Amino acid sequence: MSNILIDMKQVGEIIREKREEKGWLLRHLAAELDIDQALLSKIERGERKATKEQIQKFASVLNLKKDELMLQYLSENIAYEIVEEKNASDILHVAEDKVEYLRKQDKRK
Amino acid sequence: MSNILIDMKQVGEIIREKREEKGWLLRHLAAELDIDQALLSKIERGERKATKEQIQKFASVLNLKKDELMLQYLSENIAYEIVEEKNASDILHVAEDKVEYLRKQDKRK
DNA sequence: ATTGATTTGTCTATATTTGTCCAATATACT
DNA sequence: AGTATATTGGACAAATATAGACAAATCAAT
Repeated sequence: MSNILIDMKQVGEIIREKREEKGWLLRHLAAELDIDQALLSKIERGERKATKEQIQKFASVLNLKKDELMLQYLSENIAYEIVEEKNASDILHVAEDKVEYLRKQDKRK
Repeated sequence: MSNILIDMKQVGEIIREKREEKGWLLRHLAAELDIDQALLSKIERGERKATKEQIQKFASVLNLKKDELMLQYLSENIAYEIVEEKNASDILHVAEDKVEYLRKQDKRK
């Protein structure tokens, strides 16, 4: 089930919207995550990337679905990684085959 | 046009096969790339990742198609990045949408 | 057993990423 | 206008990840 509206939102925007919806200041959310508020500001504006662990915390503190936020996060990272490659979608399709293949191999061990 | 036979081969294997086909020793190919032969050995066995620049050199020194080798390299990297995620293929599909979206946005500027 | 090829393990250098601090700017209120 | 509060920008420091170098160990062939 894909959701184009959510999917095109960047992780930072999702976080900022949810934070503002709750009426929290940067420093409040930053304290919850135990990071500098300047860093949070940058994450929300997409100037810096969050870590995987931070994404988990964001989800639990902001009542966002962990899996959904992580999906956005990981796919966003990959998108930036290959957006400059002319054959980006080929790369992704081959990657998908490779994942499947790697998993089959893994099971054998 | 996908090629399941090639696609499931790891970059290291492709390189090793081509090197052996040419009858070159590790030290020969390593010298061409100006890297330690121990490092090349690791790359061929998949213990280490090559850099993007090295992939280009491999292609030109070994008469491999640059685009094709780079496709394998990049997709392999992505596959390893997410193979542990249960929803890997969702991630890749969303990433594909995001790439498209990012490109459209970029054009506007 | 010796030689040549490859692999393993470890250690260092370098690059990249992540985080903090503080100053600058923006926003809102009187 | 001035002041208080919130956010952002930029320089730096700390932490982590990656790449490379080297020596020693293993393997393969004769």
